[in-house]
Amino acid sequence: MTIITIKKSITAQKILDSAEALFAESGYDGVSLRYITRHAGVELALPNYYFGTKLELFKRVIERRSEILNKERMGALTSLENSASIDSIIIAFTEPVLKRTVSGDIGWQNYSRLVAQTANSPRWSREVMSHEFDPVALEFVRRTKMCFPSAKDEDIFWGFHFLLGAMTITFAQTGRIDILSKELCKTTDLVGIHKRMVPFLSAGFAAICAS
Amino acid sequence: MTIITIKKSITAQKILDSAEALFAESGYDGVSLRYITRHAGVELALPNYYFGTKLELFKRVIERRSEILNKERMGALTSLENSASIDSIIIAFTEPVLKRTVSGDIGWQNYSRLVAQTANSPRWSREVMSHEFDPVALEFVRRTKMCFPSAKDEDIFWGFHFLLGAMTITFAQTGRIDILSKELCKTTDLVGIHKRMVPFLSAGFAAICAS
DNA sequence: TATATATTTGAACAGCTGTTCAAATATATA
DNA sequence: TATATATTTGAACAGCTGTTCAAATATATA
Repeated sequence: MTIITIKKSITAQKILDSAEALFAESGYDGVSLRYITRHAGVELALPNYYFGTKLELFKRVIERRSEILNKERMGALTSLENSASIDSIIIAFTEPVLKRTVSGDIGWQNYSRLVAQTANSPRWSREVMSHEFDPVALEFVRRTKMCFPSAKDEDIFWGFHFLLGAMTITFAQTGRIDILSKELCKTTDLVGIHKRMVPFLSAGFAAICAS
Repeated sequence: MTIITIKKSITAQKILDSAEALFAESGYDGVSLRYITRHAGVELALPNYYFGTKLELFKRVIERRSEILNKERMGALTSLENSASIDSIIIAFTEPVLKRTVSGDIGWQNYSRLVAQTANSPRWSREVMSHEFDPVALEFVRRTKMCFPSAKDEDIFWGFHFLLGAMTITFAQTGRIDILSKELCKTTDLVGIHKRMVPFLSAGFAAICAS
């Protein structure tokens, strides 16, 4: 059993897909391995065979797509010109996850919802989220600094924090804003959101970072 | 057993306090009634006696402080002048929870962390959060509309959505930004955050709502 | 085709889960 | 002080939890 075998195993993928969907719906503790394996149509012992413990399965679910996301984000950020605007930096950071969530791919939609929940949980945010997403976050901060040379580092970090909050609640897709706005706004209208999110956040950054 | 008795019962309060702290740490499914009652120093059967099921206990935990919060927020919003600035509207909405979380009251801190997690969970956000917090949210939207008379309703609702995201991640107090910024920013420095959050969000609203 | 390796199966484990209930005790009322 | 009501206790329930393992089966290699 090598890593390559695991990556290619159909059984392992079925387990990851089911775990992703069910964790997104009910959280880590809200789903049992029996539920996941029944949903995937495989035997109870197989998650242990491929991934070890339930915790290791959870981490692998997060990892699987964060690898793809991080590569693309990092590529987009580093290929920006030195004079890149804050708008284009924000887009480089948000576009990779947006376009996948909006594409209708149910796997990516589940993943976005899962990450959104995980980000605000004290149990996971530092151990799992920091570990997976901080390197690319630091590149975002570095680029933003070039945009606002006179800004204090703290201001940029807090700006990133607010950006992360707006992104997180958006990709959580809870449907709360749909109810609040009497269906005027749709959680699933991610393109319409993006059109407003970028100017909103750009203006926010400018307000606290411009001298 | 009347409602007044429940409200005054020391046992009931001990159960609510322990449930609040433990739910905030590990979520609804991550905590058992045995854990809660052991933490509170009471018998296992007592949550059922005072609150019914575990789910009803959870809802009561959320309710207990949202009643206080909503009254104060609603008061602050309705007592604003008609010409109130977006800054003062945002402050009216965020101040009541900020000042309590920052005061060092561990109960309010736990509550903030719990609400932050709950807001991004598909299981709770509509049933619990909408029910508790939407009336005051609509008052916020109404006031903001007066501030930007030419703005479209959608723009204001989305602005509120981004504001909610920034607030939520802030009150979650996960400590992730502390690590990212190498302790330059502190999750617990809520006053410093507020100083940046209000201008950030005000500028964001202006960007998408001003004609 | 014979042998080695990878995968799947089905059952078992010890311990934890929310909920219920009759009996015991404490408190309020007459 | 006697009676009614509120609260607490301790045990039991049926079912679910993650993890493990030997045996059975499928697949790759020589």
